Formats: sequence, structure tokens, C-alpha cells
Amino acid sequence: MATLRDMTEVENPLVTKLGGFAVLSEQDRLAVVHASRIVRSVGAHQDIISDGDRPDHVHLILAGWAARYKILPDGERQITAFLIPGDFCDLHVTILKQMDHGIGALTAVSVAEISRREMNQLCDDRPGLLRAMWWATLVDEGVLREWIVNIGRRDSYARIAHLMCELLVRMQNVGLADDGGFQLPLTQEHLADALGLTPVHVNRVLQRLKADKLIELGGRTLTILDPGGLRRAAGFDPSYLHGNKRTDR
Amino acid sequence: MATLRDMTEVENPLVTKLGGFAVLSEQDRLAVVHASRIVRSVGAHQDIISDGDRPDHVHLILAGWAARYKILPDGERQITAFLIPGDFCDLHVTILKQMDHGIGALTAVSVAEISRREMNQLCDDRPGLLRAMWWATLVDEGVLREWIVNIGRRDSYARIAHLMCELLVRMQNVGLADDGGFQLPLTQEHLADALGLTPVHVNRVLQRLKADKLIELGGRTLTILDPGGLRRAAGFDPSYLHGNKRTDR
DNA sequence: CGTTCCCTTGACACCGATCAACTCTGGTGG
DNA sequence: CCACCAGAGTTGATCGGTGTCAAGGGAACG
Repeated sequence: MATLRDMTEVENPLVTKLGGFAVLSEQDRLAVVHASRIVRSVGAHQDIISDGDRPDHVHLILAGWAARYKILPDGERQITAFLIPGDFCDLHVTILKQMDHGIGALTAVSVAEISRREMNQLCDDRPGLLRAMWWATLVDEGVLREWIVNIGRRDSYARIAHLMCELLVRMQNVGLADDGGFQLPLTQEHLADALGLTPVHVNRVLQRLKADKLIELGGRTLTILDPGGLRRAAGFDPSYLHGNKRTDR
Repeated sequence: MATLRDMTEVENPLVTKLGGFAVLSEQDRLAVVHASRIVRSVGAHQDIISDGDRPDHVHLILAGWAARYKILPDGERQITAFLIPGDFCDLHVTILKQMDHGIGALTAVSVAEISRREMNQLCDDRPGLLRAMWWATLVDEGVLREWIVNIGRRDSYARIAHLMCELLVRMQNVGLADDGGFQLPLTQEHLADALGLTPVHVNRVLQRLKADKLIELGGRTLTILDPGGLRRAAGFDPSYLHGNKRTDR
């Protein structure tokens, strides 16, 4: 029978994600799990970190969805990233004076809080982990660039399709999705704020994606009916996610 | 009379940029200059690095303008970053298998090529530099996020104004601009590809910015006539650039 | 059983795209 | 020195994708 400890190890999404990139030793895995032991729960619609904060520890999402966002003077919101289990909120923000954006919980979220000191030690002691976390950081940067491309140059139909393709791969990389789909707890307003559209228009485009038999979306679950068709509609090329062993062909 | 060597030291834009963030020792400065000794010239419209490359050394822009870009299946281009003197093209790409985007020279460009090994040594020997380069990396990430906000939520007028505000600060940070303006060698098509607009529309908006006496733009030089007005029009908040001592109030 | 999100729908407005000239400028070669 | 040419900027007419506004419907939850 699995002990609670075993289960925590198995389910740590960061271990899953990094393990898809590099071979981690048993000690690497244990070190990550150990570092994630201090957990804070954040309710939906609460900030995990606010604009202007200077956190003294690093936050790692263990469960639930969050979003990086900025608020404009006129009150409009732009989401710059969706954070899912295994994602760091602020891996290196201690170098800067303060956060230049907020991170809000979209659902109930569990975050691990890892002290600066422990983080440094982790990187010093386990170069394999350091390298793997570097990789994760660079992938995050690639995602940012792809979002610029998505918002700047794709029409609303391809844009929404592209986001879904990306989220599918990322959810697979942490073991939270199979080929058929995953839990997507976002409202149409969240999608709109991430994609530079209005909720009304997102609604209409989602209906077209459903009518075209590319997806099903209801309750809080997204089903990908036609992965190839969705990728084609999106012009999705996953190379910017830099190959997880699990999801690469 | 200044020797060539002296001039190189004084003018190295990375030294200027990092010096705006942290106090660098004379040795730090010399180390940067020494590392930048191998220079390659790239003609306008040439790629400095192409999509799919796996460079074995790091590229640092010493003079001229370049752009990160991605080409979509339908041939459309999206620029995801403008690179100016003092900017790294690919600071950590050696961790990844290959580039997921290209970097093209917009003007004639001088790039320093710094070997992976030398880069590592630099960071190991000079923790002050390591920290300063971390800072530069985090600022680059902040810029990416701000571009998402810019394209996603600002109309074309504020969008173009915002880019100009950003470029002004960044050019000031490397000593290539005063309060009044700077050399801007971009075509209207470059601006369009960066901002998710068409060249025709960029043209019309530029005319409005001129008519409103916010800027002058002709030849290859941008003059900011009304910095306050431009910032207001853009909704520009420079905090995402994380404070250079030179340009902070 | 009511309240509160969230989703949905329709009519209409408008920003920015598209298409197709035309002009200007700087560089090049005769 | 001038004629040409290519690349960049400019202009006008028109189109269409997405935004806006306003109202209604439905499901979850106390």
C-alpha cells in the first residue's frame, strides 16, 4: 500500500515536468518533493502575489490554475500567462526590486513556498536539477514569444485553437491530460483577457470550433475531437515547447 | 589621445547597460570588454542566427539593430523583440536543442561572439556580473510581457506610442539617446510586424502622432517633441524595465 | 427558491485590413 | 551630371473582423 509520502512524490507535477526533459535521479526527485513541503492554499480570485510585492520565497503551483496579469489604467486586464501545476510563479524575482505584475488564482490553488536559501542550495547541490529548471525557464520564455505571435498575427479562430493546442501539450507534460482533452477551468472572460479579444467574440468562436467538430467544451472540461484538425486550424508547431520526451513524436 | 582599446572599453554598450543597474568594478568592465573581442559583421537583411540553428556561442549586439522574429505558415512575420546594442541574442540557448525563432539584422550589425566556455567562466569568476546579467534577462522577460499587453489591449495609437517610449528608455540605458530622441532605423513595415498592424495603418497613425505634435520622424531619426504627452497617450509605466539608475526619477 | 455568475444572442458601429495606385528618396551606373 | 530604379512612404476607396451594447437564458449554490 502506498504511503502518503510515496503519493506526494509520485504526484509532484514539477518532478513530472522536469522528468520529461531530463533523467532525474531518485535524489533529485526527493529533493524537489522535500523542497515543496510548505504548502499554502489560495482561494479562487485571490492574488497569489500582487503587483509591487517583493516575495522572499519562490512560489510553485502544485494544484489548480493561476494567471499572470496586468491591469491597464482604464481597468482593462491582459493575462500574460496561464500557470498550471508544475509552473513557477516567480523563479528569480528576488533579483528585482519588486513584481511588475500580479499573479491571481483562477481556481482554488495549492502553492509550495520555497525559501530563497533552499532554492539556492537545491541548485548548488544538484546540477541536474539546475539544468532542468533552466530548461523550464527557457520554455516559459518561448511561450511568451509564441503568445506575441498568436495575438499579433493569428485571427480569432486560429488564436483560440492555438491556445488550446498549447495547453494540451503543457497539461500532458505534467500528466494532467491524455490525447483526448483535460480539465479547463477557465471562463470565456479569462480566455478573452489572455487572447486580446472580448468575451462575446470568444463565445462565438468557440461555437464555430464546436460546430466544426474540432472540440467539445462543457462543464469545465475540454475535449479535443480532432487533434490534427485543431493543429491545422491553429498553425500549431510545438517546437517552441522544446520537446518533452512524453509528447514528442 | 584615447587609444582604440580605450574607446572600445568606454563604448561597450553592455558595460553601459549593466552599469546602470549595478556598480561594476573596473575588473568587471574589463572582463566584459575582453569577452567581446571577437566581432562579426552582419549586413542588413541577413540572419544573425536562423530558426533551427544551434549556436555554440553567445551573440551580443555591439552596434546596429536586429529583430527576433517568427514566420507563420502563410508567410506573415511577427517580430517578438527589437535588439539594440547591449542586448544578448541567445544568452542561454545552449541548454536547448535548437533556436525556435530567427534573429535578423535590420541594419548593418556588429555582434560579439562569446564562447560558451568563456561565458561560464565570466559568470563563475565575477558574481557581480552574473547578477547583473540575470537582471538584464529578467528585464527582457518583462519586455516580452509588456509587448503582449501592448498588442492585446492597446489601440494602434497608444500601441505605437508605447513602443516609442520603451525604445527611448532602452536607448538611453545604453547611452544612445538623450531626452529628445534617437536614431530609429526601422521601416514602417518593421513597426507593423512588431505591433501586429499593417504598414499602411502604421503610416496613418504616425501621421496622427506628428499632427498631435508628440513626435517628429524623418530620415532615420525619431524626435520626441512632448515626452509627457507621449507617455500619457501610451499609458506608459516604465516600471517593467526595472529601473536603470540613469533614467529613473 | 432566489441570487449570482456565466453563457448566449442580435443589431449595429468602427477600427484596422485590403487593394491598388502614386510619390518620394537615395543609390547606381551610364 | 543625369537617368533610372528599387525600396520606402503616402493616399483613397472599400471591406470585413471584432468590439460594443443590451437583453435574455441557464446552471450552480446557498
